[in-house]
This record gives sequence, C-alpha cells and structure tokens, in this order.
Amino acid sequence: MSDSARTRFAPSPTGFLHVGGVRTALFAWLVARQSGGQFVLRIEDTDKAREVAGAEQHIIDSLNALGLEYDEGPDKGGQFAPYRQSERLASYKQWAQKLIDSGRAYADPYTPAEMQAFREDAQAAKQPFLYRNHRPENPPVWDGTKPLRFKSEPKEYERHDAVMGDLHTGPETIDDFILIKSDGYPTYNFAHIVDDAEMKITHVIRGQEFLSSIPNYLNLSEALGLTPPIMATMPHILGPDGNKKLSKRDGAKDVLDYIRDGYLPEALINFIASLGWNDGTEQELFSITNLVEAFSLDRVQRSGARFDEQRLLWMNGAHIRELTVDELYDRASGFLPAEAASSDEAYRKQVIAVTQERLKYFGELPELTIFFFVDLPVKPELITGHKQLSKLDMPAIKDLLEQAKSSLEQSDFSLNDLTKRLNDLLETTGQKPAVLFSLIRIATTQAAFSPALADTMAILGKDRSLQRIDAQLVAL
RNA sequence: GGCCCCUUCGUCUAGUGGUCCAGGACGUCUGGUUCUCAUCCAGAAAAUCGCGGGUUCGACUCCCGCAGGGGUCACCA
Repeated sequence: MSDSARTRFAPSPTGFLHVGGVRTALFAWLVARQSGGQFVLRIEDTDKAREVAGAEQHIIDSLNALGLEYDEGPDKGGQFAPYRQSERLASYKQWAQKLIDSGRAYADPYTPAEMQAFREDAQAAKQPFLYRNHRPENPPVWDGTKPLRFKSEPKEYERHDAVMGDLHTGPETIDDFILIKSDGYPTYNFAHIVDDAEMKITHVIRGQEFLSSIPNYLNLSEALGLTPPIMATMPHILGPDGNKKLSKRDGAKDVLDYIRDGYLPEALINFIASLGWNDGTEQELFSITNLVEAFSLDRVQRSGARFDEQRLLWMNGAHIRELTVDELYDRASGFLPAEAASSDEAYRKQVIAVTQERLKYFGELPELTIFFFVDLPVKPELITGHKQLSKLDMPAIKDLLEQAKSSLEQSDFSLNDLTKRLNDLLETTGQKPAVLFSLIRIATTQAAFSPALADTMAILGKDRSLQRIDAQLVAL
C-alpha cells in the first residue's frame, strides 16, 4: 500500500445522503483506512440559499450509522479545524489576496443582465460560453461587492485520474470562474482547492459531474503555487429505469431509510462498494474488513452502474445469515412487532433465531413472527384454499387434527419429541406431510407461512399450541 | 452546439491478442430438501462483446471512424 493517505468527504448540507454520496464517502474512507491514514469530514456550506437546516447533523448521523468513522470533522475538531467552510472565510480571503496581488484575480464588473446577454450570444452562435472572451480591460478595484474572478491561463492538460485513467483536455475547457461571490462566500471551485491544500488532502474522490471542471482546478492550483492531490472521479450511480444519474427525484432514498427498514450497514456497504467495483475475483460478499484490504481505486468501473434493489435485498439476507444468534438478536430485536414487548427476552431470542434463515431485511419481522406473540383468529380460508386440504371433507380433517391433538397432549414439547411424534403421526394416519403438517401448521399459527413446524411448536410451547388446536377444532 | 467520459447476458460484472462458440453473481424458470414462505442444493434459459472499417495467422481485447447514452458550459456544489 502507498503512504498514508488523507481523504475527505465534503458534502454540502443541502439534504440527506443517498447512495451516490455514500459511495464517494465509502471509497474515500476505504482509501484512508487501508493506508492507515485519516478520513476527514468537511462541510461545504458556502451556499446559504440552498442550505437545509439539520442537514449537517443528518449527514453525520448517516456516516455514523454506516460505521464510516471520520478522524476530523466539524463536531470532532482536528489539526486543521475548523471543518466548516463558512468558518474559514478569512483563509479564503488571504489566498484570494495573493491572487489579486499577482494579477491572477480581478473584479467582475458585469451586471447579471449583461452576463445573461453574453450567454445567449454564445448559445445562438452554438459556442460554449467562455467568460474570458469578455474579460474586462480595466476591471475596477475589487471591494467585495462584485464577484472576484480567477484570471486563468488556458492551456492543455495531460493528467491521470485514479479511476478514469489518462485524460487529455484542450485549452477551451479553461475559463475565468468566480472565486468569491458578491455575498462574500467563496465558490466551491475556489474553497475546496484551498481547503484540500491546507488540510493536506492526498486523494480527492468525487462524482463525475466535476470531471470537466478539473482542468480549471489544476490551473488555479498552479496560480496558487499548490501541488494538486491525486484525483479520482467516480461514475454516476444510475436510477432504476433510465440512464440518468440517480437523484432524489428518481427515488434515491436517504440511506438512513434503509437502516430504518432493517438493512444492515455492512450489507449496504458491501452493496454500494460492489456497484462499480470488484476485486477481480469471483467474490461477491465482503465484510468491511475484507473491503478495506481488497479495495483499490484503479479497479473502480468507469461506466455508470444501475442501482438494483433486488441485489441489495439478496446481499442483506446473506449478511444476516452470517450473524451469530446473539448478534442477530441485538440488531433485530427492535424490529419485532410491538406485541413482543410482553414476552421475555429468551423467548424473543428463540423467535428471532428461527427466522434467521428466511429473513431478508428486518422490516419483515412483524409479519414473520406476529403469531408467536398473539393468538390470531382462525382463518378458514387457509384450509379451504389449501390445494391438498381442500380435497378432504370436514370430518376427515377434524379427525386428523383430533389424532394429532391426542398425541401432542402426551408430548413434553421438546424439539426431539415433537419431531418424533410428527413422524409417528405420518405413519399412524397414513397421511402425507403435505396434508398432515399443513393442517397442524395452520392450526397452530393461522399464518400463511411460518418456520418449520416442530421448531414453531417447540417455541410456542405446549399450552399455547394445544389451545390453538382446540380453537381450530371448534371452528371446523 | 463545443469539450469530456462511457458502451460485454434484463441488472452488477470477469476479461489487457489465442486457454472465451465469453466466466461469476442478482433476478427469472425447472427440479430437490418430510407442510407453507424462505433458506440451501442442483440445473436451465439469458450477451451476434454498440455499429462499421482496419492491424494481425488470430481481436471482447490494439488503431480509426460512426452511432447511442451521460456529464459539463451557474455569483450550485
């Protein structure tokens, strides 16, 4: 592995974190962790108009929920504090002054209307809009009331991107962009260059929407006398239908919603990492530790990847199956139906243990386990709609259930004894499991599906099981 | 429109000139596992490797062109 890396996740507090943002954060985190370096959270709050109250805390909560722990951040401090751009204005002013002094920044004298006219002209001429074509000859002294622009030096760039590979761009990509807005806040374009340098960031990992701006950042870095960090540009995560970037409009969900629905953080992380990255082997399931070891930016896909919730669901189930019963109980008990509260912990743990092999996400738990906690009313349609049982007449069904009852009355309801008695009943009644077991299962659960019959009854216990059989008998 | 990025089964992908009439996974379908749902296991269908040229004995892999998709061209990030 290379020298220790310092990476950062630098969201703007304009909303919740969705999978796209999480992936950027995850990859930056992985790079830092695998090199023994630091992962920094920096809040890019330079657009006061778009800022959403509570968004910063929401982002922090999301990172914490996923276990993407950062070493330095607004709520943690660190060597390069503060970590909120709105608190670093003095620093941007200083760097801006350097540019002014060296003749590389100037006040933008145009009104919004004039700018608009320039743009429309460019569009009418089917040309890209370049501000530097309108660079004023004698710009006014910058007094902070006008935007401050970078005086660029257009040229070609050959550069290497850790994900995209070798890239070339011509001088037409370079333009005079705004450094400091007329409200006194820096733009992203300026602030992040300054911060990444001051915070000694070694790898900048960000989304594809910035790819065409990177030459401008290089140009600015040169003017500032800074060495740019390693750049890694991630392709977009695509929405489920179109080829469009996954956005909140296309149903991109808050990652915290996945946690609330009962997805495991490690499954979410495994899934997001494997969306556009693989280690070259056929391994699909990775623990977080595996990922830290195996990850590399140069194996990140260059094309966009579509978000496939089915695959996430499968992966979550696979991770659930790897937990021990105690771990599973700790993570999942909060998802049991409210009615479970009156049962003791040992009982709840048994119930959860028996669902482990069929659980895909914890949100299924109420439906899967409700009959362990409450007596559901008899549902005749479970028998009349059953493809085998519906072929028998009522007296036959009733007789079958009576036979089962009298045997079960003798049982101690241990798993062994129940299994043995169920087997014996198959012999004595001469019935197929599809008939006999279905009938007992329906009587004892009143549910469309449930875990294995002997397991279910062993957990329910003798009294509850026999009561339910009686209730079924009465209804027949 | 300029510039830039991308293009292998429905989806995520392996693949860096021959071992690929293209492998794995999800999903789908079929069968099995003493009931159901699920798990697990076995199997199947599923990609003229975007298209057209070229280089080569040989190309998914290299080169050129084209098409399609995406991004960007904000006092947003």
